[in-house]
Amino acid sequence: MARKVPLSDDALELVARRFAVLSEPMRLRLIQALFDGERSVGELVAATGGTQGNISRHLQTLTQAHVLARRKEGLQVYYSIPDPSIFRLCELVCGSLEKSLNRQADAFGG
Amino acid sequence: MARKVPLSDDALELVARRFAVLSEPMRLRLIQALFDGERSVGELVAATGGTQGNISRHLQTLTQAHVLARRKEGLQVYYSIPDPSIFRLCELVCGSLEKSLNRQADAFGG
DNA sequence: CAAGTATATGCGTATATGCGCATATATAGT
DNA sequence: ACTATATATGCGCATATACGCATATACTTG
Repeated sequence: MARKVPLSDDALELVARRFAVLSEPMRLRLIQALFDGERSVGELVAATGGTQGNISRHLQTLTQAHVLARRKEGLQVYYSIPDPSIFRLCELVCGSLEKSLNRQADAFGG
Repeated sequence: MARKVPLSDDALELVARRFAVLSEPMRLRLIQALFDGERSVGELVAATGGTQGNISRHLQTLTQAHVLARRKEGLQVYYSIPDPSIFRLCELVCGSLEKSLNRQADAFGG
């Protein structure tokens, strides 16, 4: 199942777009705020400290990319993480970054 | 080891930047071309079909982000993938995308 | 030192996108 | 129907960045 064949141009664009969706700090903060379960827009606004309009847009971006799921209930809209593979993604990147940072720390500290 | 504490703003910026580096199709193509081992800039230009200047810039971006390693030998410069976690990253995203695409295909095909 | 080859970089342009602000839409309560 | 609340969206601005083009730099060879 190892991917030996190069991905097509279309596939590469999709993968790139997926990464692009995750390349904004505010969106990562939203994802982080949803780690424990679904939250309403208002709760996410409060949790992230962003403006309501901006948060709503980011949530739209994440939902269109199928990174988040949307559920409407009365006045509120609840967002959640439907695909747990996001967790592994973040773990991988964080782990890789820790290595880099430790290397940099070594360069400074000894 | 599960990450329960929210990442700091600085950490989020770093993670976001990491994803941003991977959010360009041409850079993904370069990474893909390096799956089998190190290549010179000229080989990568030929493999990807990009212009020399553009490829050189992307390689610089990837190297500064520690996604690629750089080794100079005479006139040529050889690039390679030092951290195999990139492979897992790509596998994760590809797998997640396949699910999405299959779901879309189901919606059309039956 | 001159010419050739491989790679890097300065510059201008076109495009994408994050943000703030105001406003529109949807639903609930009176 | 009117008001209030929660969420979404149109618009403009500022910024980032990918690309092409030309040129600079680094190294090799004669």
